[in-house]
Amino acid sequence: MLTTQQKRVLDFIRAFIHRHGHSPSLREIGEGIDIQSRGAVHRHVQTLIDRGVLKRTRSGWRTLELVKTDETSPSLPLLGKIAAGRPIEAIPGHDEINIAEMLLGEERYVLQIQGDSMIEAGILDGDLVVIQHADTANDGDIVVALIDDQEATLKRLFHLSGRRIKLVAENHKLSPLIYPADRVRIQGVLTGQLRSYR
Amino acid sequence: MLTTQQKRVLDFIRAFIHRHGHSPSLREIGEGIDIQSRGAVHRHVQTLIDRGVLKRTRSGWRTLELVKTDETSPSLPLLGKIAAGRPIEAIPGHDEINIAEMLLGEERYVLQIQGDSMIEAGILDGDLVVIQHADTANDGDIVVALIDDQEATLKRLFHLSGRRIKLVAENHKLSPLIYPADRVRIQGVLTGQLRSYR
DNA sequence: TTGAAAGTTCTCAAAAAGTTCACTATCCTA
DNA sequence: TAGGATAGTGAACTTTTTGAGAACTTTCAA
Repeated sequence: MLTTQQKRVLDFIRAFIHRHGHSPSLREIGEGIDIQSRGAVHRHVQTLIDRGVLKRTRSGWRTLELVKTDETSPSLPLLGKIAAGRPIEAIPGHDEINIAEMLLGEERYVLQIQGDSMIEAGILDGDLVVIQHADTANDGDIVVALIDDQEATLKRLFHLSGRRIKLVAENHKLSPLIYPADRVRIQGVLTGQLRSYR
Repeated sequence: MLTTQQKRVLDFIRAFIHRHGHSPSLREIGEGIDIQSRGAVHRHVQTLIDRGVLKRTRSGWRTLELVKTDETSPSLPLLGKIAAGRPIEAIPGHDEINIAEMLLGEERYVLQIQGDSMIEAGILDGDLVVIQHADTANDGDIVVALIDDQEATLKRLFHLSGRRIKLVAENHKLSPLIYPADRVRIQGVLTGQLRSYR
């Protein structure tokens, strides 16, 4: 486990390599994280090498390399945006995306989608959705709703006047359902969705 | 079994490591759960180490590590399937889903989608897609293709006779594109997709 | 071959973190 | 109601980490 400074050094090196394609000099690291002494920087780098996070491929200048991180850190490089007919643009500021952080949280769970009722919201048959447990939700949220304590369903929620609730499927073939509020219990709110191809 | 305070300490440490990538100092733990005395925090931490929930990899600063438990791995409970008009059915055999395992892998990266060209495949503007680096792909795969070494685009791929390649957008407003094979270079294959609502 | 740039090694002092301890308070149970 | 388990405070102490700066060696390219 790294100390704060060690981590700063590592983060700087990672970002530098990503931007410049080669590793920084000790002086550049020092300037980047505000340390005057090359000796101090060197000590940090050496520690990182000892810890196995960095390595020097050969002796020489700018020969630092990141050691491939193990799978315990659930993140992937975020390269940029892609669109039809355009080159990939880098996203400034982000270079790593932590998948766990995006989707995990207290009181969340996963459901697998069956059927096409939310297809126009980009949620397909077989997709997994992450639900945050909740009793209430805002208009427009997609929720897991329990009707008459019997049928659970994933729908977009709207409150109507007269204590009624409208549940809308995202599929133009299905009509919205309207219930008195006391027949509908909200179980959770959609917070994420994922799909695996293969 | 842990006491209330011990659990608070453990939860704090877990959250801290998750956010910062390294363990907190005793002072930071104290600030986090509102204990002034470093000594008291130390006693809690020591107890947790004795219980085997935490360990110190070596002597030094910020060297706390969570001992691997079920809670350490980035997973969520998989409750079951949900459909319009049906109760949630439990999925037999699965009770945990490991998000990291589903999406991570060697030579993968993430792109953010811009535009609606894949909307009918359930890939919306702003979604993140996980791409597996690859030079080749099968018919029907969704790929990142580079056309004339200039334009990167996400499309469904088909090989045609006469060394031609058809790239199909999943949007009926856009027509398929057909290129000679030597103008198209495949950079990767779509292996996952995720979206975060909030 | 030479000199600038980069990396290495060292010592010193200070700051930050971890450890131990005595004292006290609160709650629960026998 | 006594005693134990759990807690918090604050002080003193030890250990680890840190940055500065200087002197040294190595690398690289003109």
